Amino acid sequence: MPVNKRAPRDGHRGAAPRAGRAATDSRAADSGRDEDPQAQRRTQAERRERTRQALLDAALLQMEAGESFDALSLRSVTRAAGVVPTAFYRHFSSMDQLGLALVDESFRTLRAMLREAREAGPAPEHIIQRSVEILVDHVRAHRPHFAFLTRAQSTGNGALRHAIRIEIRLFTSELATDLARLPVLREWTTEDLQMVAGLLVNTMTATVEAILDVPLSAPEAEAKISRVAEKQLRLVMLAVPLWRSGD
Amino acid sequence: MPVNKRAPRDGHRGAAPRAGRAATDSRAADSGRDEDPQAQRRTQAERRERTRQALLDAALLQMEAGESFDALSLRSVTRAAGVVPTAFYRHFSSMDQLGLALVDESFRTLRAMLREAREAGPAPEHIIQRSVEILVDHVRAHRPHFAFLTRAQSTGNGALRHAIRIEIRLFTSELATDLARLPVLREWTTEDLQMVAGLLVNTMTATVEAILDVPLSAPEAEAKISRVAEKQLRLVMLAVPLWRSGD
DNA sequence: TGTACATCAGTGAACGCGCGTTCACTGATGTAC
DNA sequence: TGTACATCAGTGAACGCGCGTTCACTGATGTAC
Repeated sequence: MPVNKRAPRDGHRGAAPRAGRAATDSRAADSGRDEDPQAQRRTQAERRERTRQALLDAALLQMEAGESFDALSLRSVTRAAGVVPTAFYRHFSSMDQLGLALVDESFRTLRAMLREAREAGPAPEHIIQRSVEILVDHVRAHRPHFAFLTRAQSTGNGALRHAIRIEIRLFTSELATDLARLPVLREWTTEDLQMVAGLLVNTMTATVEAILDVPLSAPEAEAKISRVAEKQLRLVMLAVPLWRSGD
Repeated sequence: MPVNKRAPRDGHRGAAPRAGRAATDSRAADSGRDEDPQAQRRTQAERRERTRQALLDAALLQMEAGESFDALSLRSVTRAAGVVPTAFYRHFSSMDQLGLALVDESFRTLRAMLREAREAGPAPEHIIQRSVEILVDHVRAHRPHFAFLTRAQSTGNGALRHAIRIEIRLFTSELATDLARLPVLREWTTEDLQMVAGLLVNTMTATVEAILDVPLSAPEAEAKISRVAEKQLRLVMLAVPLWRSGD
């Protein structure tokens, strides 16, 4: 059932997956059944975008299954995306470029999460509990993106690794800036703010990895991880008023 | 200059690296020059062990250079070890088995470090500073082992990943047990002890990764990482007396 | 609306290459007498 | 100490396979008139 609705030239291979099909099951927005008139006519640009997304999704899916990024092959990705190997080059000049596109996409997910966390804002009593909840919900909802980021961070291509480290450092700095607004932290040095932000980010990173490690159907294990993460964050924040910054 | 002192059968290829040579430069104990009578006659078992070690070292070297474990090929490892591909099977049945051997070897290094840290023991004022110092020294001295562990932890083969996670969890539990002996922590629940131990281990893990990320010749960057790590650990320990465990 | 041409996403054959693994082998070391 | 045989670490040729990349192509969609 090809995504592109033009008649297949080679009817005898109808069973083969086609572009955008194999890897897009999770994109539920694509509820277009065959009778959907929208689906009957796609612009060229739309079909192009679908194939591109199918390639990205295929790569994500394979990494979620445990492969490391630089063990992915162009051919296996195109195969899973339902497209011939050479079609890959219409979208990316190499697997490395696809990797960078995945970094973009994944961090877009992450930033959406941070926005939500910031807006959830001003209930200082439950801010830690709420933040962990948001984190865990997002990991569950965007498992492939988080799996990709944690895998690619220590895997393969230096440029990929570097791009991810940069983004995480940026994120840490943003958190430090947010923290600087709290009354208790107003007098702290920049280094100490970064230090606390780093500690919090490390804790969240470790929590994400722990959740990804747990089989999908183990809610009680996941709950325990959340509880521990909350305690760790609370413990850190407990120390903050006692810290004499600048010594 | 073959490690095995029997005359090379094929003199015209004398420039090719031989078993145990290419990757053993760091094993300085091998100061045996050609005139060393010890070197002239090795038992078969000794030569076997040398080749095995050359294979392990070649794999470590390639991972330190940035490759992820499951991007290593049997052929590239044997090539770097100065041995023909088929010789590999005299030592390991597959690259996965070699990976598990590297986990063993690397954790032996790590446990040696822990022993040292424990014995450095009873200066409670400077215990954090001393622990970070020991950690950083060991990472510097055994960079390939630490690089392997951090890489392999999120890369490739599920069995490898699992073996490393298990060892780290074990290490965390041991630390929790140590902590339970401290007067302030005597009343804490097991979960809370694990929680604090996890926080400390996360911090040390992140510190190791940060140091591995820094180019080898950047002592001031390394010093900063140490300083931040110390502060993070002190901050955590500062909170401990305030925590009401068991609620 | 209809026609003629341009664009371009995807095709499929072909290539050379490095891979893991098999196999029969060699020859130095080890051991039994 | 000397000889005959066994062991076994390492060799080298060969295999089939999946890989990335090239190339000329096809045919539906887009556009200019």
